[in-house]
Amino acid sequence: MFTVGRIAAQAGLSPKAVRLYEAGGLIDPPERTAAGYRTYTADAVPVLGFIRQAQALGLSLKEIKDILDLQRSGEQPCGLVTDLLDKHLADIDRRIADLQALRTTLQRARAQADQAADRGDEAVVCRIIENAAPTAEP
Amino acid sequence: MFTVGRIAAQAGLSPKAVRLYEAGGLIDPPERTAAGYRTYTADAVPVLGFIRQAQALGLSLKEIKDILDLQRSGEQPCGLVTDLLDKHLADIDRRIADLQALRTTLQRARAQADQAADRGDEAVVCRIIENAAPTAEP
DNA sequence: TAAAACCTTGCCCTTAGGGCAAGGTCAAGC
DNA sequence: GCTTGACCTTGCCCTAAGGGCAAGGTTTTA
Repeated sequence: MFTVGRIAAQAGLSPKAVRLYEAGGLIDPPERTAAGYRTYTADAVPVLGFIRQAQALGLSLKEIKDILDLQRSGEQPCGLVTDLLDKHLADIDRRIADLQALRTTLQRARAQADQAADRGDEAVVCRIIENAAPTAEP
Repeated sequence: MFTVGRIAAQAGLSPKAVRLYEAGGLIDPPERTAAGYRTYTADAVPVLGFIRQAQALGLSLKEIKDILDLQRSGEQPCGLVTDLLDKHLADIDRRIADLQALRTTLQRARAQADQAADRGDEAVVCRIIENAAPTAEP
C-alpha cells in the first residue's frame, strides 16, 4: 500500500498530477484509509506510467482517458491508439512545417533589424516587425 | 472615430482582443463617449497591426508590451526587438528538434502498433505506448 | 418608433497542473 | 507519552489569450 506521494514518486509524477488524473477519470479512485488518505496498490504504477508515456507522445489527457476507458470496457484500444498516433503524427508534421515557415519569417525580420540598425533607421516600432510577412502561429 | 468593433475589424482582430490589450496595457485606454463607448482614432490601427504581426512571430503579449513600453518611453526598442527575435529563433529551433524527435518516437510506436496488430498481440494498453521511449514534449 | 446591431461589464471556460493555506494524520526520535 | 517534521486532505487562485454567454444600455437603420 502506498500513499499518493509514494505512488506518484514511483511513476515519476507529482501527487497533484495523480489526483488530477483521478478527478479526470483516467485512474480509478483508490481505497481510502479511515482518515481519508488515498491508498494505492502497486497495480497503479503501470497505468500511471502509461499515462506518462502517452503524454510524452503528445496525447492529451482527454485522449488518454478515451484509450483507458476503451480498455477498461474490455475493448482492445489498439485501433484507437493507432488512429490517435496517426493523427498526432500528421499534427506534428503540420507544426514542424509551421515552425519552419515561422523561422524563415523571423530570420528575415532579424536580418532587416540589422540593416535598419546599420542605417540608424527607426520606424513606428522599429519597422522590424511591420515588414515581416504574416505567418502561421508557432 | 471608431468603436471597438470597427477598429478591431480594421486591424483584423476581435473586439475582445482589443479590450484585452487595453486591459494589459499594450494600448492606451481610448476616450469614451458619454455613454461609455470606447472611441478610437485611426492612429490605433498601426499599433494593433504591430501587435498582430508580433504575435504572428511568436512573441507573447508580455513581450510585445515590453517593446511598446520601451517605445512609448522614447527609447528605441530595436535592441530589445532583435534580442527577442534571437531568443525566439533559438526557441523555435529547439522546438523543431523536439518535434522531430517526437515524430521519430511516434513513428516507431506506430510501427510497433502494426506489428502487434499482425500478431494479434494485446498488452496492458496494447503495448504500443509502453515500448515507446520517453521523449521531449511537443 | 421599433427592431437590429452594437456597446458595456462580469463571469465561467479552456490545458495541465503549480502554489499556497488551513487543518488533520502518521512515523520517528527522545 | 509526546513532540516534531513530513505527509496527507480539500479548496482556491494562478498561468495565455482570448471565446462565449448574460443582462442591460445605446445607437443606427428601416
